[in-house]
Amino acid sequence: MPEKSRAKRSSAGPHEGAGSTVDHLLRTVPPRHLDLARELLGEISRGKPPVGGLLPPELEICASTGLSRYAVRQAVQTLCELGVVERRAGIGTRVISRQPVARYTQVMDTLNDLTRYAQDTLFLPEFRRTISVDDAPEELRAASDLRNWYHVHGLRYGSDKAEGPIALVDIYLDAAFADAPALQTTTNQPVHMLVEQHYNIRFTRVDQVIQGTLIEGAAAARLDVPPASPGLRIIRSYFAGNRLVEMTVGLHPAARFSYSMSFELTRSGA
Amino acid sequence: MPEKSRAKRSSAGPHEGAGSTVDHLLRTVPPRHLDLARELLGEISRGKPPVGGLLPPELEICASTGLSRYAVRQAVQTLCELGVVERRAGIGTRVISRQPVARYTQVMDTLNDLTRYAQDTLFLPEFRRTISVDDAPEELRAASDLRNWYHVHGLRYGSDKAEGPIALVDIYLDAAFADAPALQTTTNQPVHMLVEQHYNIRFTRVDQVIQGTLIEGAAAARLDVPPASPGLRIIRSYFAGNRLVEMTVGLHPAARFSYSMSFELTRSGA
DNA sequence: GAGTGGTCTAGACCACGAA
DNA sequence: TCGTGGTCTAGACCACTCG
Repeated sequence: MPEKSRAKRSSAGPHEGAGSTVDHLLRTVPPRHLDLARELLGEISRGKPPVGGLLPPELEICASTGLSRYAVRQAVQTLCELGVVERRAGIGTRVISRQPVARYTQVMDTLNDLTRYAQDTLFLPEFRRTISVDDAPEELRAASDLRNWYHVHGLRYGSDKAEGPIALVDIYLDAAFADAPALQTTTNQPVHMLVEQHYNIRFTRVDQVIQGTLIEGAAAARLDVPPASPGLRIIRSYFAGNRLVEMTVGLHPAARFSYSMSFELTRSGA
Repeated sequence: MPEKSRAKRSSAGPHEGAGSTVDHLLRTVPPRHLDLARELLGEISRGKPPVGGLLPPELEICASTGLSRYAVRQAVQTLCELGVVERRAGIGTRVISRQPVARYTQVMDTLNDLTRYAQDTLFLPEFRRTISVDDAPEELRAASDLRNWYHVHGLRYGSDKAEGPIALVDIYLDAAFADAPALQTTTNQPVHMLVEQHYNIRFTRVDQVIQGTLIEGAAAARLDVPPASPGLRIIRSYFAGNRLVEMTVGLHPAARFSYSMSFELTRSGA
């Protein structure tokens, strides 16, 4: 069947444009490509075609829907952006998920958010040294088999230093990436950015784990909180390719620090 | 000048397609729309047009580059996806950033991540009731002036129930969105998805705050941990438009729950 | 060689926003 | 009313993959 019936919109002829002459009298209808996207999405969610299977070729969808290839491609692109299908020239359009993925995106910016609290805060290093992996925290030992790590330890303060430190920070850096000159001086640049710039590498993945914890003993004293105070432990792992290059561990008193983030609906709507 | 010179590719005439007859003998050249996107990106990064300013109209870019509107729109769409410009029908294409933003994207999935622990976990509601805002937590009172909220309280268990609950959960729902039938039954669907489906709305923003906390008294007993145990308190606020529609508060024992996430370098590179 | 998605053109009507 | 971006058509050549 070359033409689907469509409420509130007459069927389209050659060069007729998006809507008929009566559209504006009734109600705006969604664009045809979104209708098609929804229809395809519905079918995929019901397993037709299944994950791993191919959508019909674009020209076939054109024929079955009566739409031009442009409109069909827009619909397929929507599914692509939703992470539901994947297009390959010469192969076809493959279903990779039955449900949309990545509907929300964390509002993030290299400078502000991965190290969001680095804005208006001050990191004061206390010592730097090269250590053996045996002296590193278990998270690091578990994630890498490198022997030598460069360790920077310090305190981070918020904008009002009188309120006390907001974190006890340990930075572990793959020793091969530890001879950047800037690492030797106090800086308010996040270490991972210095490393990226000096070695001209890109971190392709950052993992982050947030744990609740008690702040005890020496750490409590350093952070100026009573022993057994609640806190957050945040471990970040920076990967370049599949190689773990940097790990940071922050211990934050709950009274002075909370971790907040915001997610927005991914643009492109659909 | 209606035509830009282009190394390795002859100028295009009507209906000539993407490349000349000699392209395949030399080397594949990037598509014209990517060239244009790069060019525009470079100009924007040099402040032309400045942030807040408008790009030339599409037809003007067509004229100055000799490309069709389709190719120009592809280029502008690329800038759009990079978060550099914003298109508004009737207005134009506005520059919103000199540099691509959102270099990293949280790997996220409606089903898995915003409620990531909802996978393989079970939420057991204990009671539901309508409350006055005065009985709601301070975060809710501070964020909304609505009077009535629908409150669901329960426990969430991990895949191994014998290990004890992984969260004490309170869900507060704008009473106007609380009469979806599915809310009255036990379900493993996250509440925010039920609300979206039943009322056909989309949450456009989700804010999340993570705090370290101590688990005391009755909560400790319910979660089966000793008093003064460390934990995480996670508050999520779901907005549809600018209206706060749902807030959830989870209290997680540190021994059984940590919050982990992964960020990946945004695809599309450019 | 045949078929797929990727790119591109020329031309058209529409909804929206501002003057 | 006019110009913007949004949608759409018909037709074309290309690069890629596979048999």
